[in-house]
Amino acid sequence: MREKADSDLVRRQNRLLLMEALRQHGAMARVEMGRHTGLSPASITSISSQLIADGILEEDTAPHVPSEGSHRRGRPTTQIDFNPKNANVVAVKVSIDGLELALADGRGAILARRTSRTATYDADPTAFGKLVADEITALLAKARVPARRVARVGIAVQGVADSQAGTVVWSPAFRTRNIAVSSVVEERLGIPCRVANDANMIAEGLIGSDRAGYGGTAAVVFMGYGVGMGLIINGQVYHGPTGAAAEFGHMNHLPDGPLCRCGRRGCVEAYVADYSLLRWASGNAATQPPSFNAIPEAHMLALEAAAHRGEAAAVSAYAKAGEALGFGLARIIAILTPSRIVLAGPGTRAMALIAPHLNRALEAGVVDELRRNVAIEVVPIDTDMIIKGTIDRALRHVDREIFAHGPPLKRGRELENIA
Amino acid sequence: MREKADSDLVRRQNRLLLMEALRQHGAMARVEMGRHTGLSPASITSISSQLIADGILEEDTAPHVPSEGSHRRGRPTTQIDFNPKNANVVAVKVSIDGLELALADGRGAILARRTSRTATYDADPTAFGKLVADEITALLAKARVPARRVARVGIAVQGVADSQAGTVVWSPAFRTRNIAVSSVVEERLGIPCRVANDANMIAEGLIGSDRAGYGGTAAVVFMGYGVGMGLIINGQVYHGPTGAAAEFGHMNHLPDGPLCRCGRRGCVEAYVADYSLLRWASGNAATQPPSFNAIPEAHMLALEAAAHRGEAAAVSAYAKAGEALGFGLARIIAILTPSRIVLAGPGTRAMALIAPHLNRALEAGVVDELRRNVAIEVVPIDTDMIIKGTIDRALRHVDREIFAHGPPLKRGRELENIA
DNA sequence: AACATTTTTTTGGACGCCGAAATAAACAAC
DNA sequence: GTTGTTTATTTCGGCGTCCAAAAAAATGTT
Repeated sequence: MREKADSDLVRRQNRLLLMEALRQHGAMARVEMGRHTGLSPASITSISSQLIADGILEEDTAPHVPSEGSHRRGRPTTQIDFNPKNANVVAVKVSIDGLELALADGRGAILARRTSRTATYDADPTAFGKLVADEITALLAKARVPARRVARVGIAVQGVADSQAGTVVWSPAFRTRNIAVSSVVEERLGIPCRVANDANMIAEGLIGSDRAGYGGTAAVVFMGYGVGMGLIINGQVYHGPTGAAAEFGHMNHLPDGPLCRCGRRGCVEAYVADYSLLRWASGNAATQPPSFNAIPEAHMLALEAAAHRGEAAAVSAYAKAGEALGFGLARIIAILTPSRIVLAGPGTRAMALIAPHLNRALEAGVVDELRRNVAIEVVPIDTDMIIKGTIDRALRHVDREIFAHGPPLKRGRELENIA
Repeated sequence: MREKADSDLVRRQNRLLLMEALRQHGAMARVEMGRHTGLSPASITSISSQLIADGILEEDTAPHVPSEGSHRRGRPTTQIDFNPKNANVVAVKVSIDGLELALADGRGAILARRTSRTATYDADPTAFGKLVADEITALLAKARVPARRVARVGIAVQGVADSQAGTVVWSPAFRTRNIAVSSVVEERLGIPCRVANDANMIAEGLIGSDRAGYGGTAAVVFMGYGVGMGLIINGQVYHGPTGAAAEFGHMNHLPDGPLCRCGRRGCVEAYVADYSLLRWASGNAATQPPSFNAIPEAHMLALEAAAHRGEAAAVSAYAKAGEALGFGLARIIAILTPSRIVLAGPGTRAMALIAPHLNRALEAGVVDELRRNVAIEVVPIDTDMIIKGTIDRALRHVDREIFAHGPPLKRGRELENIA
């Protein structure tokens, strides 16, 4: 209801619809496209042949493999999928102890990876953009893909990212604030680049893999070294005015609570993140500053074991985390009444220790009627979900841009004469 | 990107666009419609003449009034506006001490009003739907408008409304929970009926009157007898999966805080609402149950005066309210990063007393970077805003429904022969 | 080899929008 | 008053998109 509708909008919308179906369900025949999009077979033929002519899609040339239940009569289907060579994308995940990169083709298949260990926290912030650009260059060199074949770079980072400005506003991975990234990468490589919050990318990945399951309003909480949240509102990841939304980890739980890495006191993260759990267990959390170092998984496993053995300090750390998480979620529920809350990340390993306190806090924190309509569940998430989500989002962006300025483009007039 | 696009969608969307412009800016000439919608003059002529033929719009027949700056040459414009007789709507506002009703015509002009004083809190909840239906009947009788001319009833209520189910899930105006309303009204009057939260209706009204100002993401907080919030996300009032969203008043501030009317402890309302301020001032807030009675304005004025005189209990009540409000807003900012937060309602009279504590809490509660991007302002709001917003929303619903099932409808073929 | 079945393409038509030209309804100037 | 000038609105022809129906294609079945 925002935009004026004309034949151009119809064109764009239906093409996107078709490509969206393809992203969602993978290669499919024209008939299936019809089922997914509601378009008539005639239109599907017309649209798909145009997209194939544009090099965006391609027909599966593989000789029809008679799979399992293929005892069907009639003309066999021809599968159609994205042309993998049409557009590549690069995803970069920034963590406290290094960068993780992946190059994907137009279908989202990962072609090459690269990891670099660099302590980002104390490094020169002005050099960070250059570092990312150099790492991408190295990745592309390794995969023998020229930069001009890459349509987009997506960068996922913990903390507050301003995707409009292309900066990392604040992140526990850096001492400094407002670090420019997008502009540097764009200048050096000539590839459009986007910075986003890592938890949002997980949400993006979940939507990408199961649109029906995350169709309405849902919150995805990622617990681990930090606490992140991706918010799905009406089936779309909510990015807020500047792209810096859903900072659940830095939502206050208690005024004058323990110090958080963001510099405030009493944030949810200051109770629930790995470093916070260790800090509680070590005793003097109220005054002790937060740690900015990477925490080996072994430390967390040891803490969990201690809690399971019943050691008071460890047990109480998880109790505090459960309470903070519960009240935090209660507040989210009061405001947004999501129909689903998904807990994920390494922090959920200790769910058995956390759950009772979480539930008690939820009961105390929000009216029954609202609480009863939300399903809270723990979902095991592939560590790679951030990379996958970033790739997914980048590809969908590329899809959208194809038709962004799309005038009817009178290509292929000559072809009509052939017929 | 959800719906398949075809000529029918184009038709619907452009007609809605035109009607939306008309709702927004009032009567206007065809040229202006073109400017607002981006449609060509030719299309505007075609669309508007069809809507006029359908009785949805009408040309202003008034002889062109040469207003102030009308020293323009050229053919004068003909104003077009909604046909006021096309659809009437009824708005009902439920408060603790009675009902307020208004009947509006298709342009949103109020034709008749009615107020009824009934203590709803202890009344028979099963009779409430009937009461509303009877009051509407009386209102219509007074205005001599038959029920079949009313296209929709909107009911605004404090507390949690489930607009899907058409029930008042929980409201401080009632002792009982889950009171069916819509179904009763629909059965008795045969008019589609919708229950909604009152603060959401204020937000709806604000959007209706200034779409540009509330275009992005904003939160509207209504402070008074209770504390409500309307959330505007991407220019639209967020209603959540069931229509029960943005219960800011019942978002927890502090675990184990004072008792709230919702039965929990430590809700924002239990610090900020009128009854809470009085309770703090009276001393033993921690244990004292909340009051469910209507509070005369004089009481609040007296409390404000006491605080301005520097009486410790009163001053501290406003300090507590400011802190709760500040941390509450800080949490909202962390999650949604709205670009605008609007405070409204009688509670804002005491803003001078509240503001310092609110600001201190905001600073303590959320990272600077996020806080700096939000404008917090006090906006004086007409007491009638709830009624107006409810009317507005009802009319927009009606607008949308006109084209909901709209097949091309081949009306007026014969007219072509005349030309 | 003829028929059945399913997918895909072709063909002709409908609908909605647009640009350009025509028409309408004022005001302005002589 | 008559002739322009200006602005608003309508008319007309054309374009692009989709769709339904019919045709063609490609395979299985009898």
